[in-house]
Amino acid sequence: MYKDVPQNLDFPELEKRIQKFWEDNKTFEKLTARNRGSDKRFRFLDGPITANNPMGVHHAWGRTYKDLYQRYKAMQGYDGRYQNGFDCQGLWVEVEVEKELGFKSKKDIETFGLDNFVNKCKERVDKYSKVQTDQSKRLGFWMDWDNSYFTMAPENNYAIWHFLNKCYQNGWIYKGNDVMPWCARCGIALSDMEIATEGYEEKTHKSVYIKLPINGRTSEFLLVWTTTPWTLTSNVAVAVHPDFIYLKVQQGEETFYLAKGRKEILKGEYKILEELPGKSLVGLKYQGPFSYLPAQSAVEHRTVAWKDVTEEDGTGMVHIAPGCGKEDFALSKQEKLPVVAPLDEAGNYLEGFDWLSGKNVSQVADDIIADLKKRGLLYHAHKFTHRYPVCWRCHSELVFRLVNEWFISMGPVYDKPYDQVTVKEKENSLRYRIMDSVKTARWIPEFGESREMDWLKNMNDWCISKKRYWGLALPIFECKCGHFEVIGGYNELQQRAVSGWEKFQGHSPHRPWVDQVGIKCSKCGQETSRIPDVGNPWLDAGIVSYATIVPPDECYTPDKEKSGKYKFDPDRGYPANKEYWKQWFPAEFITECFPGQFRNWFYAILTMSTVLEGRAPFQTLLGHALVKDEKGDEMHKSRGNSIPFDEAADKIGADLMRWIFCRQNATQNLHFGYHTAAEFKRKLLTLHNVYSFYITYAKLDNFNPAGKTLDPDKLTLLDRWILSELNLLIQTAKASLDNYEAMTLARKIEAFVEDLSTWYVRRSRRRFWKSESDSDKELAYLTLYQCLETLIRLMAPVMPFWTEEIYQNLVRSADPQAPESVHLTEYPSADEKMIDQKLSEEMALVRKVVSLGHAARKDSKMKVRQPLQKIYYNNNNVENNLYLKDDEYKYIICEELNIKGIELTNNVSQFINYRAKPILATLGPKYGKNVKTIADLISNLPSTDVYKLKLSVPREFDFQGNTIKVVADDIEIIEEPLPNYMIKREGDEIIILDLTLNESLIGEGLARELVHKIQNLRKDSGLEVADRIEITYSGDGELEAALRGHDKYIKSETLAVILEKDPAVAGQKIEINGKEITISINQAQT
RNA sequence: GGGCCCAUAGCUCAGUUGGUUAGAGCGCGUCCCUGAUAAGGACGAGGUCAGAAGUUCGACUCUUCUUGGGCCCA
Repeated sequence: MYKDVPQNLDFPELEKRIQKFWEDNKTFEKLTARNRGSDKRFRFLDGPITANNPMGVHHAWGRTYKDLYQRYKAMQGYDGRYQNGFDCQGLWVEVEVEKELGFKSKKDIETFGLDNFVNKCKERVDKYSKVQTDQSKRLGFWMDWDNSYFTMAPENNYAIWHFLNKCYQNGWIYKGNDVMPWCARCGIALSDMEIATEGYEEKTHKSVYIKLPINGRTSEFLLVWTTTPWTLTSNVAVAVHPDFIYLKVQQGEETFYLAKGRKEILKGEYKILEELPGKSLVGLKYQGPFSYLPAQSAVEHRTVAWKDVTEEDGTGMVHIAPGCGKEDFALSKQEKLPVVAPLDEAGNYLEGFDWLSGKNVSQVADDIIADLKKRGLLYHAHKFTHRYPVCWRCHSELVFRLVNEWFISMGPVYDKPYDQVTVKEKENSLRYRIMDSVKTARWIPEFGESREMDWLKNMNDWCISKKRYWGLALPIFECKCGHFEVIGGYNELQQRAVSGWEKFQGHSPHRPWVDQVGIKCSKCGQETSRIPDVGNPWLDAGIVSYATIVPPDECYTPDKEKSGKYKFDPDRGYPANKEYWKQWFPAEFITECFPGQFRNWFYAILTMSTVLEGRAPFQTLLGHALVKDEKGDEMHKSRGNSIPFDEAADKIGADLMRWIFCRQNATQNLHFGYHTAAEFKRKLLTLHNVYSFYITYAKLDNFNPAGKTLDPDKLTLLDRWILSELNLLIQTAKASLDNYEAMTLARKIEAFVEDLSTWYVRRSRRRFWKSESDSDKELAYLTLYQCLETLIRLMAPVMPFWTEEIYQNLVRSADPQAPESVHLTEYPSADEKMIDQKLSEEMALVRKVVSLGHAARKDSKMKVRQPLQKIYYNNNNVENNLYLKDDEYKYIICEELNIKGIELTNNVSQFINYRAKPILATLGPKYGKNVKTIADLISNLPSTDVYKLKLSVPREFDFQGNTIKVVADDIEIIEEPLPNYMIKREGDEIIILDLTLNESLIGEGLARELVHKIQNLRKDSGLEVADRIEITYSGDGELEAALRGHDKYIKSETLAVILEKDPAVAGQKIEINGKEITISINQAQT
């Protein structure tokens, strides 16, 4: 039967035991086996976690949701795939491996050997996927851990080839010249998506105002500003706004042009010579700031018109360097400006830049400024702080660089709202088709949809190439003749291969192995090879709703590969064989962290699925916010405020973490920390205590719930009430989880536990204590048992360990026939017959009345131990008054408040003295100097008259021959209870406590005081709760009388077998209300 | 400049068909409690629900604007 409940609720300890229990009993396997083949499927798709580092607590939030909803569905018999995903390829892994190996640049990698390097990357993924697997298990995350998907799997890569091929067929793949944000350290271009998240930091740069001499004029200059002096080497034009007003100003011998709105940047005195419109300045020729550089020799510098010029900063004359800026580049196409691209991959100046050639862009600002100064072109230099893009991996400042990259065209943006775009226009623009997909899904919270739509509208073409090593090998074969082709899969590559196939065969489709394969250009017949670029990693994660949906044992894992259990088969899975895939596509539910994923994973899966199947790959998306530290600051390893997952699991346990995540509003950032965690644990302790209470007494009484059922007709009011609340809770719980609202579930559970503990258990304790085992006691046990048993099933998906711990004792040890694990039970269903809404409302009122009674006692300093004769109750709402007709309600109120009786009253005024306080502010203007006398009259009004005024009956006075009328607005009514009464009200509820005492009440009160003191003596003497005692006493006559008069009561309360006077008693002196008595207690001999 | 979100007690946060008196936890104050006791409980103080206007019989809730904060895009 029942085992004792440990006093301390130690989550980490019990979680380790339960983990072992699950492993020993193969509980998860039993659960999935039970549901396998069910016609109810829960199609969940896991967004891959980057297998690059151990998890932090922030990973546990989303993973808790993933587990929660899968468990909830599993308890209801849904079949599932339970496939976890690892994201494997990409720069983030490379960066870590580079750190491990102490590499500084791409050159180090090439010296090390691509194959060695790529293998190192694979090893890292293998290692951390295992670390994360163990951590996830520790979290209680039930997944098919032997069959996780890895985005580096051949099938994943080839599926992306298929996707890219499809884009190619549609003519969307192109090689672009563009100016891209570029990380000189990593040697890569970054896409828009990547810059966005962590892509900006506050940086301080030297910015300069420079003077550019206008050709053919003497001492006339354009005044130009830039925050990036290195780009001046590539200046080819200056842009002015055609509609702005510009000034021609004179300072000393020199004349400058700048926008009127920016004249405050001028240093020192100046004279305005002329105001002129911007368009009159278009077409001027000027001397470039670095015209002497060979790279600049062919450039004819001129001014151009540009509507994007602003007057927010600078001079309103914008330095244009098409090789160094995105907008500049766009303008250069429009204006047919030459492009000077100064930097190589590592950020060094190319040949043709004279003294700058070979120097790194990060080092040259000061030299450039010095050079400008020497040549008399510097107007002013100053420090300038602004948000500047940085590399999200290595935090190097980015530069903008002209590069060749590969893109997927997203199609045009139409200048009209989404819902006005026509079908025909959508056909010509992929972005609108993705928007169509977005619209078919349910976004939780709803604003997710607007965010995604906004992103899609502003999204540039997707840059899919990276000049790196560890990643998807882009299947683009570009011939010297200019033609390029995109290979759509393994089979196609094999068919097209004219060389190198044997060197590649048997390897994963990664660099350097796949690079060896040559194909014949279908246009010119030359042999061509793959471009060296690898793919954007979001392609890898974006394809998973297609590539990973294969029978679990067929999917790739590093372990299966090593043990020879994995065999690549190009004809398996999507698109070759859609049979299995169709059963699990689209995902019914996905959940990930919101910020960031709109332009990453959500974007990638939507785009790829729209291209492949013309639809969204998911139906419902649940997003959650970020984990911050306790103070709300971002967690950073370097700042020391980030919490590794393992640490949190060891300290507070997985279940507590899960509870914290579940009770959190998903849209709000979560402030995670051990202090707040301790708070939540204390809250959960209430349930632990109720459970412990039940076990303690059930064990004493040898109570076994197995096979017993509740007889609804015999239930007490309180039983019916808590069971009604329980069934209401079940309804809410299911509705919440069906709607992916874990927070509601958690908070309702908290409220129920509160009710159960502070009202049901507290009020029912005596039913458990009494020595006889009658049917009432059994009903109490059964009711409490049902509450607990149901509650843990409701909570099982949220806190799988703890509920299992309770289940094994509470249910399983009593009933060996019960399912082996709480997770193999069914999720509760409400019994609507047990729901009594009216009872629920009435009990709430009873509790309110009790609360008012307590408040009244407190106000009148009348302690609960002193019984009182009567409490009056009034409620203007007749409907609500009904409940007082039920004796059991009356009994509860009286007992809680230690009052002999309760009576309804419909005349509260009989207990109240009303006084009127004149309001001089309104009386003054009416009566002028007489106000004082009138105020006195008002103050002295008798209670009944004031009461009439309160009821808005004006009072008339004769005053110096005139009749004056006092209305309710003229006075403030003060209510005072009559002596011996205390009144309390809240809304409609009013109670009046009759404080009158008589001898019998006082005696009873003393008896209770004495019991209380004797109980304390028991406790101080270290007696067990069930020990019998003998009491002897001697002292004040009144106290002795109270003891004698309540002999039976005192004996039963204190478990005394003897209670007698002994004038010679030697014991504890006790004082009650100033009276003294000496009491001695001894353990009774049995 | 455009988009999205947020603003409720000292702190952290709940509060959906718009409805009487806006809630909880922590903290604070005063107490109670031998039968869950290294627990538990009661009572209390603390709010112009950021501000303004509008819709409405009625607005924390809906609309618009303003202010402050966060995120994204340009």
